[in-house]
Amino acid sequence: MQKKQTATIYDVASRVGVSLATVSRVVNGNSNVRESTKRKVLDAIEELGYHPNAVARGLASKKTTTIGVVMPDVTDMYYSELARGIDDVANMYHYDVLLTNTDEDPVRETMAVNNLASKQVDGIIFMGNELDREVLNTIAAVDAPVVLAGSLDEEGILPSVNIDYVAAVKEATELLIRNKHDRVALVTGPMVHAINKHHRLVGYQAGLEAANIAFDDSLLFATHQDYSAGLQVAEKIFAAQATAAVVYDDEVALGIMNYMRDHGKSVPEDFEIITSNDTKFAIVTRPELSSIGQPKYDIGAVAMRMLTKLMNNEVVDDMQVQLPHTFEKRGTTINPQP
Amino acid sequence: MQKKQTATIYDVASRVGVSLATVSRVVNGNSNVRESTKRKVLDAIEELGYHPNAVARGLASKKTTTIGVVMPDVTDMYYSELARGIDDVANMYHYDVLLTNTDEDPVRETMAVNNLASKQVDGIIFMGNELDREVLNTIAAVDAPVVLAGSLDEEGILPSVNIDYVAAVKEATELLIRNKHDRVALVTGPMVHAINKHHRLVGYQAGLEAANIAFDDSLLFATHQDYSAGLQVAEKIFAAQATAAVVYDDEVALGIMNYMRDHGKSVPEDFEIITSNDTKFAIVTRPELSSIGQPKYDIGAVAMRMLTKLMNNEVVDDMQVQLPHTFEKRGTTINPQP
DNA sequence: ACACAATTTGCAAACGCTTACAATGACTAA
DNA sequence: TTAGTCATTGTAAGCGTTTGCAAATTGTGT
Repeated sequence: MQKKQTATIYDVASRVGVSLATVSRVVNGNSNVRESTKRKVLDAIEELGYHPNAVARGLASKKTTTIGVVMPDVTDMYYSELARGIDDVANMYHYDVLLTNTDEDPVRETMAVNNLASKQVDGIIFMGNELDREVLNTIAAVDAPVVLAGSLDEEGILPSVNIDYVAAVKEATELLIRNKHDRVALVTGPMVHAINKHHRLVGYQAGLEAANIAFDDSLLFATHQDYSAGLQVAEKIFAAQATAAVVYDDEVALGIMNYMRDHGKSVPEDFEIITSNDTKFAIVTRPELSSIGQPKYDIGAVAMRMLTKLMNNEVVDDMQVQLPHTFEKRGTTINPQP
Repeated sequence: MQKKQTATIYDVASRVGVSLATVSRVVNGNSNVRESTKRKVLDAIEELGYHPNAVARGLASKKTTTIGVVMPDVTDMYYSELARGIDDVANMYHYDVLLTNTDEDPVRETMAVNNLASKQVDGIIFMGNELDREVLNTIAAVDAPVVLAGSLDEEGILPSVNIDYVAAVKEATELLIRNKHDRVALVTGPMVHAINKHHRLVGYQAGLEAANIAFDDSLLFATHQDYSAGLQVAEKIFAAQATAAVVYDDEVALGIMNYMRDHGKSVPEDFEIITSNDTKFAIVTRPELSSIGQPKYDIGAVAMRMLTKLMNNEVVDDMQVQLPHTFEKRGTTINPQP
């Protein structure tokens, strides 16, 4: 076919009559090269259609200008919006992104990180609800900076970017309580995940406590992170006679809402819902979902920006960043009582 | 920090007392190495925690086991589901995926392809509605196979995987007509895109023609690909007195549905909708969206599989694959009249 | 015109691995 | 025993860049 043997740096060097080093210098915008030679080299590059071979570059310089992104699933709106933020600032700094889906499987997460390491990525952004000990060890063993985006490690030592989940869930819980609910359900993922146990649950309990409502663990629900899981858990929530719920995932929230409506409850009159991710899902339904507002794109973007600093050995003052969250009042909550 | 100098192939070679070549052979599962030496090498690898450096490997072998994926936006459900299919089979064949978002900007698409080329990817999967001439040239100039997924080039020469858009749209149109609509709108993207002009529109007109309904271009609408665009175009559709619509994107369809309902039309009684992508968006609303069913995951998977063959110089009998589509009858269409 | 300091260049050694090709050794058949 | 085969292993030449260091060139002040 079109098998074109791409020109090498050597070709342009001999074309111009200079050494490899000189060409390399102008290609890298490097220091001092006489203006006239630079121009000649540039011309030759143009004529030969020379494109530096990034692999060779990587070998020689030990920098690949590539970062790895490890995520549960591109198909999950929450994560894909983070990924978009990551990708945009990655491009801004001229990094490429190596993407891996793990479905939150620790084995695959470990493999992914190791794989990225052998590909010599300059840095890694990791997303996922749980940070398995082995995954943590693997990350620690990697010779490249890693930052967590929308994710937390139990000890809170890894660089990370999140919102204040405790505060956000507390506020949501309080809002619902203020609306006269005394049976507010909390729907999250498995309690083995730090983010659920140490953040969402804590926030929920804090909200309860502030209102002097006793914690009742029959109002605690753990689900998968998808629509049908929402449909399923809704039945239990219904049975538990909860009249409102704080939900950790939009698809799950939608499942719950639809179930309730299919079973004669109207939302928000009979059942109020506050979801947490504020993805596109939240605004395409009627009623629209009231949600904790997360700056998802920014979480990804800030995480990536942080990574660039780390890769550059710049000082990063705050290694555990918390971005501000909001509350998006929409149709699944009634107006707060004054 | 933990700056660990990773062991090289040389280290394990000298540890075992064999040559680089031998180690390389066992690492690559290569041909003939005596069982006993293989074992010794494997042990040494284990002890030293040796991981082959993929960059060096790439330089030496001219194969990076990395492919590039160029797509409009990870955040778009349709494309992210394709991406998932791609990623899964890529992993199956031990390829990594370099992901790039282009927002369908030809300039960025061109840059992306060139960039991937200089990173020496072994192949590229390209997604996007339009294939700008320059992008096409760039693709042709790349020394690596490229396959289109869920996308078409005007000439239909590039390897690609799609469904039969003409047939799918025709069927949808016919179904609506059969339901007594004589003013069926077609909502697509810009007509400058081949997929709209040469496929969706053609299918739509074929459907009309089969029912002897004259084509009326005031029933043709071009929009952006997002929810608010749907809300906006809905107003015009309403004004045009259409009573049904075939829509190319789920978010747009949702916008249209919500607008109609907000303006006193009930769906599907007063206005029927058939969308085209059958993403998660289609099933989380009430009513659920009737949709052309596309095997999105499979489109990605098949495209990737095809790419592996191309990268391997295997023969590919069918370079323009059309996967079967279905019709998912849900809540935005009434039961077809017998 | 001369010594000395910049400023530009070139040399050549990595970077870590793959892979022809050559070499060695062991084994087989005659 | 001897040549001929295989199976196994080693040698060394790349792959296309970057980069520390040395060499060459140019400029400056006197």
